[in-house]
Amino acid sequence: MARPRTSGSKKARRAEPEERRQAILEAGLSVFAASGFEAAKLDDVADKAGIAKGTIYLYFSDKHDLFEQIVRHAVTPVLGQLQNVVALPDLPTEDLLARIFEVFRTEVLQTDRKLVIRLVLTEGSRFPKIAAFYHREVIAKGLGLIRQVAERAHARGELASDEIKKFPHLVFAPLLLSVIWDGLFSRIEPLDVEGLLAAHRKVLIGSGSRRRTGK
Amino acid sequence: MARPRTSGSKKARRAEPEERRQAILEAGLSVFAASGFEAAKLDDVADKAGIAKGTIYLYFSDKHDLFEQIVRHAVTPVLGQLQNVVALPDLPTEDLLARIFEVFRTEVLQTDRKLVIRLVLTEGSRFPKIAAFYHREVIAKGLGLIRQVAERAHARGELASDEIKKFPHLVFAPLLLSVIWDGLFSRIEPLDVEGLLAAHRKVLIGSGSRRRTGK
Amino acid sequence: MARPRTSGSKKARRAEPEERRQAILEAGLSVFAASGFEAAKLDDVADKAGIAKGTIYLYFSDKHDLFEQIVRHAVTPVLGQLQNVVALPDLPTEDLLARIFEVFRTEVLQTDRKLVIRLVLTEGSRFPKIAAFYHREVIAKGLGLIRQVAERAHARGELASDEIKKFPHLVFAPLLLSVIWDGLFSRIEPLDVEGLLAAHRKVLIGSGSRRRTGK
Amino acid sequence: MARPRTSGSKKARRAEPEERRQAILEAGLSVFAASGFEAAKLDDVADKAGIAKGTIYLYFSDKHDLFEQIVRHAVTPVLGQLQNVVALPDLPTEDLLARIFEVFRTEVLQTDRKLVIRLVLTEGSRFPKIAAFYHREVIAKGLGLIRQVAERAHARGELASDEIKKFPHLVFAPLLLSVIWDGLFSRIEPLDVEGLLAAHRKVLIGSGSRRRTGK
DNA sequence: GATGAATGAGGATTCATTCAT
DNA sequence: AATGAATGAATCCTCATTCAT
Repeated sequence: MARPRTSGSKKARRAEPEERRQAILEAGLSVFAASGFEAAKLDDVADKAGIAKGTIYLYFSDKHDLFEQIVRHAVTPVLGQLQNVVALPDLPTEDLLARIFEVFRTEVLQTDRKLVIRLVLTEGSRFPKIAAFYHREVIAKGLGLIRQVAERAHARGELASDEIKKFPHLVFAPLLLSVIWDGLFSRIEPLDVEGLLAAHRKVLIGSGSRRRTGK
Repeated sequence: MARPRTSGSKKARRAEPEERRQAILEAGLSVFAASGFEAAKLDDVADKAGIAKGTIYLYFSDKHDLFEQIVRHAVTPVLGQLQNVVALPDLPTEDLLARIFEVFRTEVLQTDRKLVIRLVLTEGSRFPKIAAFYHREVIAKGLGLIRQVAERAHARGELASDEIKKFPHLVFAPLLLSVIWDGLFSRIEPLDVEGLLAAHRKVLIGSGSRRRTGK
Repeated sequence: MARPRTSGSKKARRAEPEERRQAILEAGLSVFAASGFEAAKLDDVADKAGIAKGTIYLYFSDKHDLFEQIVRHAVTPVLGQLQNVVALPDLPTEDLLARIFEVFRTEVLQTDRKLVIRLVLTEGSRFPKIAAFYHREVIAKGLGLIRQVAERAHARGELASDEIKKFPHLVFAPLLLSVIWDGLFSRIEPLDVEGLLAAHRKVLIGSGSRRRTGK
Repeated sequence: MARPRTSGSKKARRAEPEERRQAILEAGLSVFAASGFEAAKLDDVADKAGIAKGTIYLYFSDKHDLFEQIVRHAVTPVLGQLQNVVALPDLPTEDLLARIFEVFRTEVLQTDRKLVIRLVLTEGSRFPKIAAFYHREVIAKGLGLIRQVAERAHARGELASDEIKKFPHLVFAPLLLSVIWDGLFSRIEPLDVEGLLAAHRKVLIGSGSRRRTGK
């Protein structure tokens, strides 16, 4: 995605302000995700970002603000990608789902973005603004995307049930479970996410896909 | 009264130790769930339990211990119920799932037990012992239960896919989503959990249950 | 031991709450007076009061509150004394003034009460509530008292000018100056307060007391 | 232009160093007076002076130094004026006092100079050097001036009491009170300073000036 | 056993001061 | 010289934990 570069570049001796902001956001994400909002220490954020404590306050008004910015910052890109995948016209639903799940797996589960989801899950109820923002920008859009897919799939007879149009959540639920499992139980009992999502696809497609996949 | 054990003198004015323990655990659950572990104040727990702050330390060694006991305390009962449901031999899978989901909806989602799940989700990663305990006592058992159901169902041809035997998580995922949605987004966009779970059942059953597609 | 319950009048091991409050107020007065509100450290207050930092917050909600209570605490007693002096019926005005000034000198200037006045002078403009309180409880009453004296004195022809009835401030001004001088310049050039006040009396009485003639 | 001194090149766009110094001193006076030394922020001083924060340190070594310079800067002029007034040989004392008080009222009370007095009052005890400076440059000279007046007046029989020669403070006290009242209580109960000073004059003159007691 | 006053370690935030540009 | 971003020491306040009663 292209963003217009501001500031007449040249060689920047001092870190560009925007770089610093990014560094703080990233450091903050990892610290908040590791400790939760309350237990997170801004000292640790500063250390991790390689700056002094006070510097954080040049970029964010306080701990709350930093938290909100972190969530807002890490949100949009993925949905754009998915939008592109969904826009592919003639992909069979099974393949489409495969691509979507794969994007999720590689672009979310295997990156720091899963930390943002986890942060929203764990802290969202105490940050109504963040919950609302996340619902509006991610959840609603994501479910809309799935609904789109479901409608097209159903029209073609490629889905097990038209219920999914009404409850796209069902498509998303195992993805959510993956994120959570990853954070809580993967060390105790690793989860084969690829397998899980493949199985999920099969269930969703069910007999909708013409071929029978008997075993 | 169950135990005329300790303070048998005069009126049973002083609470039995076990009652106090319970009171603290319940108060703790609601306070921890509302604020998260770090932000929860033992002062509030004490107030809510109707005791003095110091008293907590007569029953629990510290805040961590209280948290762990809270989770341990609120765990077993439901699984027993489900075990009973599953043990019913001749129930069609669709009905069985309906019963299971219903138990979850009424006994978990509509009670404080959902708070425990949320607590494990939000704090579990910082309490490995709790995560392990919960995995062992709830997750593993629950998934085992579902796997049982799936195996039986598949043997009878009542399930869309035998993948579910390998990934019983798929059955559980929407339940998890319900709990999370309830905590984060229900005020923004309420979720029709009954509808969701009904749809989920349909998807799971798929074309598997030919005998009963009437319903 | 340990049977004498809840603070009878017996021997209290632990300091009575009210004693503690007093100790904090006194410590606070000296620290605030020495450093000013902003520069005063609650650590120092705690040290001086012989308690832990946190204890202050059991008695006062925050630094502001402590400051306000300090001023409120040290206010009323003296005015009562002056009221009594003024109530003496037949004292010649000159003697009455002498007694008033003497009370001020010994009960204010030579005690910590002068610190309160100084505190109000130095911080009052940033604490409108305190300024209003002090004006209402001390200034207004004090000026009222002086006006009383002036009216009686004038009726008897014992005052230089009836202007003092309109501006009792004139009687008070040198007292204020004494307090300020004491704080700022006494080490550089000590002020003979007794002499000053004696001279002040003479000026106020002027020829009024000699001739005893109405104008 | 008065001084084509330093940066004579191009347009006089860049402020003369001395102008900057003045600007900082003035800004500092208003900020220090409004907040007190401790609470005053150099950020605010810089903003108000229209310069960058770091620039302050090119002119002053630190916050203390700035404070001292502020007081030193705003001191001398008025006394010169008063000196001139007092030097008028044949003015009756009452008129002389009227002139003096009037200068004080218009040149101090109605200007920022009253801020300096207030600053010395409120912060002086923590800045012994400033207190000493102010005593030497203002107080001592001012009292000396008054003593001069008093001596002359007494020689002419124009004063109520010769005590004033020994305690010229008595003449000054109501002026001090005016400054303080203005800062603390004027919003609660305005003070008629002109009236006060007129009354003060009458008291001071007392029966001394028989010639002019026409009421 | 209970109590709740007292403790003091810990962390968010501010702001005088520095220094690279 | 001037700037203002960066620094980090300093301080208020909170709250888990202790302990005298």
